[in-house]
Amino acid sequence: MIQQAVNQVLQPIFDATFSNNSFGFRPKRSAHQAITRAKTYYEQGYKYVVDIDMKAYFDTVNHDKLMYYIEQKVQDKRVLCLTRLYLKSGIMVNGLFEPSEEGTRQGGNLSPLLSNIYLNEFDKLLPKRGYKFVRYADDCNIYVKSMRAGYRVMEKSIKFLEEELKLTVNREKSAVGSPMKRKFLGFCIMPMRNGVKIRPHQQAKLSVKQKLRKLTKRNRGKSTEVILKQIKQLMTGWLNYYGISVMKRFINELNGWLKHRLRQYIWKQWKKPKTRYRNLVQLGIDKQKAYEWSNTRKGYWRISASYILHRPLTDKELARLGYIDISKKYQFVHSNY
DNA sequence: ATCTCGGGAAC
RNA sequence: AUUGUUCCCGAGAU
Repeated sequence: MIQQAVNQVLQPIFDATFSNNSFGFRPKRSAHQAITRAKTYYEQGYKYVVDIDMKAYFDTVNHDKLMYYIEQKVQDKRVLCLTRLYLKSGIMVNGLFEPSEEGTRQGGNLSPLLSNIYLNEFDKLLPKRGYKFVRYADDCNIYVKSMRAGYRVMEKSIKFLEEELKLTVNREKSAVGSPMKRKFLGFCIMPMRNGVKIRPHQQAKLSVKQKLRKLTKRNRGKSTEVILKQIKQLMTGWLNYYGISVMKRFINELNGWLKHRLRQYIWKQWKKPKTRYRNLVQLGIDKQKAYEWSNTRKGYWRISASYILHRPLTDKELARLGYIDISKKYQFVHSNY
């Protein structure tokens, strides 16, 4: 509550001083802008990335250094006091409340801003050395033209971060590599025939598929209507974020797979042969065939794969039930970029 | 233009 | 699992 007030005071003061290449936790700045900046670097020939990740970032910020940076810009004693109080207020460890000499409370209102104030020192250093970089919170990417340059830059950066800022770099997660392979904000960068493009990282693709799979599990006693609504809001949100990327093939595959799963789900909901029969007839199947199909013993998946369900449950029928065609939605969203 | 709630995403 | 900042979408209120 009181932290929010402090945040509102500090935010505008410090945000003005932050680097143009820092995008995390800042007003009017999004992950899209960050990945777009990275893409620009790639287009300019910086085809290797030094990806530096801080270990337990929020826990390792040095209080005295941080307060020093704040004192440079803020004179108000009350604000300084409150900030120090906030820093001292402790972090949660294994559910226990521990007072802390280091670190800022995870999930605290001030933490994101404080992390930016702290890492702003790193942001100031990088351009001095002529490095192209993008930072989003503790995820810092420096773009260089060769692997060799990359290793050199990484070494120097780690040295600065650990010796000057007293942070711990996560060496497992940090690496020099190609932006084609490495994940940044859920995306990766890919040169194509018609230019450099942004794509969702493999992990992002897998995780959305997993979420859809969970939503369409047959176990849950939800109505088709509810399921379709949930799919709609999940995919609307997901495409709002990932729609910036080029992924026509993936989307088409996902769409086909999902419709397949939905038909299976609906068929399963018509539990008894009687309901199946009634629904099939209602959807315009002649009585003879409806009777045969409704008594079939094949597994649900095979049934929905077969033309049995495609005939009555056409794409049009799915749409009528509330299914949002992912391919069309993607094309629509993506056309804005 | 502000705000609440619901959802998606980054960290 | 929960919290936080920011961005985006939807619904609603003034």
